[in-house]
Amino acid sequence: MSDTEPKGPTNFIEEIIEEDLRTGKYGGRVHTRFPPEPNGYLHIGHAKSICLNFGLAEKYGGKCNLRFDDTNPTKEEEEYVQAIKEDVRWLGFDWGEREFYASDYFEQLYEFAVKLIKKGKAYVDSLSAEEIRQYRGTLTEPGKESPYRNRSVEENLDLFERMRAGEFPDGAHVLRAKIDMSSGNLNMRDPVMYRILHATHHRTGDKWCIYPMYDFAHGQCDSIEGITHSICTLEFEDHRPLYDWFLDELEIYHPQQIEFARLNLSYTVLSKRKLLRLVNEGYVSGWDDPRMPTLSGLRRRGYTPEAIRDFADRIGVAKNNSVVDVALLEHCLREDLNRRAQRVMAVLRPLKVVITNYPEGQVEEMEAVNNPEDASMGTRKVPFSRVVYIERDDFREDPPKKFYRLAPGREVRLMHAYLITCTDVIKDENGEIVELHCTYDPETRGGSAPDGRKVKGTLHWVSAAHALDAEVRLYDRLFLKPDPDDAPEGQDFLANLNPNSLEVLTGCKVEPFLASAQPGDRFQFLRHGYFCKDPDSTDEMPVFNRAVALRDSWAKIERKQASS
RNA sequence: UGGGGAGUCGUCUAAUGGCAGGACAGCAGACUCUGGAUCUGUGUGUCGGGGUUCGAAUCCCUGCUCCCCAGCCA
Repeated sequence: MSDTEPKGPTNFIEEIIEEDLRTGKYGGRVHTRFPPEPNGYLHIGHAKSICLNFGLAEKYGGKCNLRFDDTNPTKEEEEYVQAIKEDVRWLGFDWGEREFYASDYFEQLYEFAVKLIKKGKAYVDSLSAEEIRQYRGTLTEPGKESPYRNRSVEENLDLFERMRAGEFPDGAHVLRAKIDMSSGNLNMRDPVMYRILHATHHRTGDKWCIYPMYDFAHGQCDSIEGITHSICTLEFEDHRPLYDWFLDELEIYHPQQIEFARLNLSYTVLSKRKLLRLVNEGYVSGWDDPRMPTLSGLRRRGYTPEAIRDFADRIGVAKNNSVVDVALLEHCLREDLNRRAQRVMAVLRPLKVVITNYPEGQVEEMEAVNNPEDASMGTRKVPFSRVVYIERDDFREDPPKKFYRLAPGREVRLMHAYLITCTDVIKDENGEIVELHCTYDPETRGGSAPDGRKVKGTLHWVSAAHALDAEVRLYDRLFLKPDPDDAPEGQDFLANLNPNSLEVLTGCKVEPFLASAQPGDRFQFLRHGYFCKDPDSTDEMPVFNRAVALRDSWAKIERKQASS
């Protein structure tokens, strides 16, 4: 990292902030906020927003609040609040004492509403929901004014007070801003500010039976908290005139709303509605299914917060609608774990190998490096004996071109151990290969030959007598198409689910080192990929999730050979 | 003639009137006790058409395409 390079703005939001800093618009302050609604779990798209908001505060020496946008008691739950806090913390961000809730400000918001009523800028409407919709007009035709629009200030005050007091059933009245029913911007056609909801709120209980709408809450919350830059996604661009209108009419501190493009990821769905369907309809095991793009899913899969933050940095921030290739996310994880993950040998589809000239009963402790990228991680001992398991894929009776691995009569290296040569192939009555006989060269201990001869192939292995059994879960993309919504006429994204997104392997053989692994620990299984120990593990049966596979150039060659 | 926003390699993103650059993906090669990692090489990309200018991705005009908005959701 070079300190001599001037940092400078890296996206349009930083440009705005630096301009504001130059002109002293907010007295040199930068104060952002991350405002989730506690009605679902956070996903990788939220991570982009979290990294942006907290990252900006960090970069400019400001603050970032965590604020729960809890203005709809019918959808929000405490469970989500806890999960969201855990996820933000896990990502590596700290909101200090600044944990706020829109519901903290309900009283203040009520006073703001009263102020607008007194100014003649808000009124109680008694039209039904259906009537309000009709009066709103359409995208191309102006709306018309409600017959209740010109109620007196006194009547509005009285009605609004009685709404709060609980005198009316849900839907009987709403409080609306008096703006312009003919505006081209539908949000300005007398938007609803308050609705009656006789529902128990997860924090305020039954204290309130009227709740503010998002538009009447968000900007005022920003104002109360002294937010300088209120960053949200593109679909709120149309709301900005309303955001500004409320603040101006209320004559209170006025933050600025800035919109950026939300994250879209190939082969992935990120809408709460769709994620909820995947969970509720059982296509995945839960919000934290390792195939889910939720932060809890990614965490269980084996993703690191560092990889996700690096990803957020790399995708940038702009106003273009875009779809980021999920391969970039995978790349970020590989890059992080390559640097940090403990290497270990694991045989996923075992094939027994008897080394016929190795002394029966002998065990040697072979020294293996823990991470060739980081010598400080040291070495470990791996037991070697007469019977070992290798990967079934690492042997071919009739090897194709460019196959460097084991075949009859061929010599390969067992990593960190010996060079072995295949002498016999043992089959069962069905012709199925059940066992290989090999000989080893005692002169090659550690894996290199004193005569300098080279072998093309290096295999991982596990000593049969010392192996631990394990279950391994191989995950693949949840959807078959880059755009899961690209479904045949009359079908939806579920039509594009990948039927092979999870493959469960049992009877896997892993090296004894893994006995001490804890759920959440991540490893590189040599030549396979990065794996994370799953909380489903028991003492008898550890379970490992594949977070991401290693790049596999043999698979690529094989595919090419198959297609030509 | 409803309103708002956006168009740069396959994908994402830089450039702020002065050499269109980076990352991912792909392809080719080198190296390797992980067919990993690493390294090297590799690009017919500025939505179209006009204009201003010595010079335009950038400024002007014009056309086209895409996205968002009609919850008492956020």
